[in-house]
Amino acid sequence: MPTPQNLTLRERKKAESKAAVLDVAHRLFRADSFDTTTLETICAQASISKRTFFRYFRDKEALVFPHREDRLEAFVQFLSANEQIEKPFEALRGATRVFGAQYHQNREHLMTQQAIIRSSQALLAREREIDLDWERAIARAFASRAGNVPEDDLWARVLAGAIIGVVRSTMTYWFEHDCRDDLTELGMSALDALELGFPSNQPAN
Amino acid sequence: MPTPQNLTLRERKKAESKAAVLDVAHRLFRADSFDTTTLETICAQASISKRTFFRYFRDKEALVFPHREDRLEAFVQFLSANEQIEKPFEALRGATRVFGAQYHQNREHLMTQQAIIRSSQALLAREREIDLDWERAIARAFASRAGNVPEDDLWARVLAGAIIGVVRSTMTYWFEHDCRDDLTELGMSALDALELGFPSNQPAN
DNA sequence: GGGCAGTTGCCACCGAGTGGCGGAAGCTCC
DNA sequence: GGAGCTTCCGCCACTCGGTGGCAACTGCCC
Repeated sequence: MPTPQNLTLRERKKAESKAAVLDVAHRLFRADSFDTTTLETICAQASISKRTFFRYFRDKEALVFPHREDRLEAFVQFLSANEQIEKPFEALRGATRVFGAQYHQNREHLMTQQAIIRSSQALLAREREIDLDWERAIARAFASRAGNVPEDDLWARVLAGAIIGVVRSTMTYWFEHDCRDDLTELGMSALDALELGFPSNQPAN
Repeated sequence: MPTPQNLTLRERKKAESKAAVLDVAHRLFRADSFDTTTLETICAQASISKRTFFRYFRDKEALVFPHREDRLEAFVQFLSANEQIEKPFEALRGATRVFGAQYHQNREHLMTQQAIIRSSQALLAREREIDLDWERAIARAFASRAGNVPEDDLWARVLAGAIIGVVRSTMTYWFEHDCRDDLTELGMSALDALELGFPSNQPAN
């Protein structure tokens, strides 16, 4: 990550300091664990005060999901950019290809991140909170396709719930099996199941 | 809730005290809110020490989900009692009928409880944590039907994720529309969608 | 009634997170 | 290159949820 140019000295220092905190924190989380690593330790090693920490990050958990807003925004962008695609499922397949490829590339980093997340109930809860944001984004996108008010579009909401449900369980499976499978392929068959129906007799594995 | 008999004085006192805490807490949560009500206030009004509170409840959130373990166990019981039903979806429809009826009966209480839950991020997170327990129970049940190791049965896990996804979004919709709809009916059509597939063109609503 | 075991209350403590304030940066205009 | 303004940072004190330890009490059982 190159340091961005054209910033005032203040902004540069801030960005560097923030990056240092993230760096220190992830090192400590891997060495010890999320729950046992205190903010005081992180702040001491990153040479900032605890008070300043909370001016940079909204809470301790934000250290583990640093690009939460950006990723959601990118996804929303993707959905609205593909609104002209007739079938919603085709748009989802497109998203699966894009994100599947991204995750495949970053799988090394994702695995260590996931190890941290899995070690803490609080982080798992936060991950599901993020999923909920995505679910709402999907429901909104589908409702607006149909010209409906998102809150009242039961169909869009249920489908969005199902999608996030299969995506999260697929990803968890993928992580627990050390990212060995082809994530895009897994995602595609999950979407197939949603579109065509889960056969009553599951295939042997 | 009648006080159970055949308990020692000690056990009776404990049960009464615990019930009193729950009672006080819910009154305070409704009057003010979950987040702004401190444990000190609850404990003071229930005449116990904060230390004793944590011997009765694992944490503050447990006050809102007092029968968490019981409900999960009842559900697991239901699943294993219906294991001989050939089609997994038929077992789920049975569960939907049972729980749908229960929820319909208790909807007054559920609505006030849901109002409390929705007012707090922490409680919403806890609710999703409980969903995850149910999801795992479903995945285990389906895997064991197929004679598979639960962790490796991708199919069972993805289906379980989809089920919890539609159930949670259906329930949220139901609550947000003041429990006016027939929950069992909503649940049935969600299961239909999962079994037969989500049509690519959603119906108007 | 007396000894034992379980339970309670109290106190001191930890870690996350917040409010307030004085002081030290960086920025700007001359 | 300063003077003055603004913004940011560090520090302190505090709240609240949650835990450990220990002394005292209360019900239980013989």
